[in-house]
Amino acid sequence: MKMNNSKVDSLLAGGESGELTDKQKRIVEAAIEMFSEKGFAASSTSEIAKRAGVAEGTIFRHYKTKKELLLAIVTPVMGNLVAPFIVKDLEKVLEKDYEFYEEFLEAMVRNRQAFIQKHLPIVRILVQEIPFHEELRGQFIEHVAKDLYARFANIVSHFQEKGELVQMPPTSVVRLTISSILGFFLARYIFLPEYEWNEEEEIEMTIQFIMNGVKAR
Amino acid sequence: MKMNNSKVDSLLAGGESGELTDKQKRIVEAAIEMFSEKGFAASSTSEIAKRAGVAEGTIFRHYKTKKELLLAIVTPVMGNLVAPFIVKDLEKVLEKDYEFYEEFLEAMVRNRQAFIQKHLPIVRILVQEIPFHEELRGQFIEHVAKDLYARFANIVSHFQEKGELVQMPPTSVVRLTISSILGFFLARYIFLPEYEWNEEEEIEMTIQFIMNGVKAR
Amino acid sequence: MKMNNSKVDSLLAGGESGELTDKQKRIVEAAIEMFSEKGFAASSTSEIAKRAGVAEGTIFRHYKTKKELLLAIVTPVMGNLVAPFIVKDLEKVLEKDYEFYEEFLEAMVRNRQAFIQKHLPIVRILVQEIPFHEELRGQFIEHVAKDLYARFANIVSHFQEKGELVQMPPTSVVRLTISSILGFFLARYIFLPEYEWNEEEEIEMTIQFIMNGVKAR
Amino acid sequence: MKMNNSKVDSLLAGGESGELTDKQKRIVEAAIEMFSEKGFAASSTSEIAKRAGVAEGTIFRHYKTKKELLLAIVTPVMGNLVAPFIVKDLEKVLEKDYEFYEEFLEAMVRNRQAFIQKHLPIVRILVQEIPFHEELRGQFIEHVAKDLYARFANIVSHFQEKGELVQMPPTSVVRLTISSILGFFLARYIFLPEYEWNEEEEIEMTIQFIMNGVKAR
DNA sequence: TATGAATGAGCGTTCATTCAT
DNA sequence: CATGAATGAACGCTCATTCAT
Repeated sequence: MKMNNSKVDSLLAGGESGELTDKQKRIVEAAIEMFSEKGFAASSTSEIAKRAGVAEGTIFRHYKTKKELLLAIVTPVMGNLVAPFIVKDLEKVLEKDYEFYEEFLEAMVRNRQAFIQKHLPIVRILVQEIPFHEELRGQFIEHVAKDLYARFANIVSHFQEKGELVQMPPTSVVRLTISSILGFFLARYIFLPEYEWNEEEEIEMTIQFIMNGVKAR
Repeated sequence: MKMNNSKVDSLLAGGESGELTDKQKRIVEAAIEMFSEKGFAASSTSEIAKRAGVAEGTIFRHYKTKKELLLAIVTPVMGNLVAPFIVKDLEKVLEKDYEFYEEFLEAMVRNRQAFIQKHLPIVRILVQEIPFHEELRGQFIEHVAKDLYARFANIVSHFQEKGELVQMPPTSVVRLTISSILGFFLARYIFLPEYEWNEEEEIEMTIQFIMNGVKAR
Repeated sequence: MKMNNSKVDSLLAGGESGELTDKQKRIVEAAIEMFSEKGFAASSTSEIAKRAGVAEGTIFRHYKTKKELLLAIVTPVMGNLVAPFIVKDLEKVLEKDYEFYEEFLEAMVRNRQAFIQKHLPIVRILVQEIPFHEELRGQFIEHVAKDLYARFANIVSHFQEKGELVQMPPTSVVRLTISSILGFFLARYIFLPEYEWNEEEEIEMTIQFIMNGVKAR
Repeated sequence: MKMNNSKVDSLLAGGESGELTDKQKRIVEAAIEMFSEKGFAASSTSEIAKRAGVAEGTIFRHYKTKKELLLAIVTPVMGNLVAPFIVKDLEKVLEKDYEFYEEFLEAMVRNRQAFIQKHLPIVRILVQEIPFHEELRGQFIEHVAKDLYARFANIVSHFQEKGELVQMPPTSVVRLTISSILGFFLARYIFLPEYEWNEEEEIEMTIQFIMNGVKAR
């Protein structure tokens, strides 16, 4: 009776796929919809249950509290938002898969854009709920501020040593790069998603913009 | 018993100052605190009333619904977030108060930073609640996408004609400029307010970064 | 609109009478009925509300939790179950209002019987819930074990010195006296209330029984 | 995996021993613990299952309802609380195993004390739940009021005829005897179990007390 | 104008019980 | 025989809102 062509991919199953039962998947899907549309606090477990086509009690069999459901949805995405490309791509960068910063930037942006598009509703939830949940803020700072930031700075140093990038503190280069990209993603996907974006062009321009700002003169 | 050295400035009084009674001010202050800390949906009118030192009914005497209270807080700031410098500064720009784009940028950033700092909790509410309230999104698009965006583009055109800025579509210059600045403000004040920012330096760098990206070559 | 010929007497109003509003009285009355019939844990606030003819929320306006409602009902009776006759009657005893232990016993039993009869449902709740609520057990030990027991022992010593009572440890005399009386009250009012008791006769016999057990020979 | 040195003795197996499976025993033990600690209504089948180390469904395979589980625990003890000594000892008494009422009393009290100590948690449940369950009250009245009371009265008559006991209605002698003993047991084991009792002495005194009250003069 | 008692719908959560495996 | 996922009614409690005072 198990169906596996689910919309909820293996990210949420905690590593091994197929760990979520059919009903659990429907609960998670319904919760993602609701949380991202109305926010966590304004979403009721009873409506989530209705939308998932399960009894309300069933939610609490799988997730002790409503908040645990939120974290089960958001935590794995938070990790993967940042983790994978860092580990893999960091090696690629240092192993000269990318000869220029611009190349690396290009790859990174495309890769993260694909990820965000795929998990858009969850990313929305993440962004929207971070201010209200200590745990999320903690994880976010851990992953973004520590992991991503630190490793990114290494990459920047690498290209600075190659004489490709301007001699500015690496953390500032990182901050400006990330905030330009993030600024675009937030505008594009969170705050003004209905606006008609010429995505290809905007991304290209954003990268040029960053490069102009940080390349060695 | 009326005190007038209130923290809630005349912005919220709807144009003419002194319109808000003492109790009304305390309600608004309490609501701002709570909404920005816990979010609109997770804030209860009963706790707002308690914090304001008024009866729960008093809130509803002044604001028909809880949502009306939210809008009363957020709407005037949304307007002023964008409106004033546009009207005034637009004239100034065109009247050559600012000879260079960089000068204008500098002035604008400082001015908006001061505004955001002054109204930080309300700006937080604004950013946090926009995704959940049609009205807010409507106002935001109206003010930002139409007013700010359009007028800003005029300014950019002005400097492009002077040969100071690169020949890129003005809307893209605007988008990149705004998203760099907004990216900084969001990181600085909303998502990582506890991080130790070297504000002066970051702003200067952000402006240089933008200028490198957009100035004519 | 206030009526004061209520069944809930001033005991529960916290000392000054008339402190309980009309609805509060109805809530307390309904709760007493239900708690004593079905027990605290098996009584639902929704049914209490229905029986009291108020909205469920009204209960929680007056009592923060269901348990607080229980304590508000039971605490004052616990105090008065023991306190008043002790303070007053102790003086009376020592001031020779009662020349013989039997006389004192007689008065005490009658007085407490009247009290128990008047507050029977609450006393039932008290007896039934003591095993499950730390606070109640604490209060009970405080009042009964400490206050009543100690003062009662003084009275017994007094009559032992007069040569009226047997030379047994006063605490044992107290324990036997109380357990004989309590044994009767528990059987009569709690465990077998439907049995046809010849109350007058039983009390008389119980007192004689106690006297035979404790009087000096 | 079956262990047979179980704490749940054959009393609960319904007469023939070995009828309870290992899991059943663990269910019953867990239920006894919980019912006596928190009361029947406040104990959940899910926690009983957890404590017993079985699935929740397993409980309902053996006991159709939660209440049936309660009755399965409490009924056999209720019977044995009263039945055995009556049947056997009644014969012993009449066959002059006990020459004096005091002797009989002594034996009975010791015997019942041992029984209560052994089954204390179940006796607690019994006492605590009697007020809330018709069936229990019915059984209690049946066993105590009819069986015990009636047979006990016969014994008293027997000693009255021997001229050993005062000429009081036998039922009153019984009532006073039982309530003195019960009063002690309730205080000792139910209401003030933590108090430091000098058990031996108290029992001796209680018996003397009763004898003084009922022996012929 | 300000109050706060009152409301009843709705909240997140737990419950005893069922039943397909 | 045993399981534990699933149920949906009921739980204690909070909510935004109303209204008589």
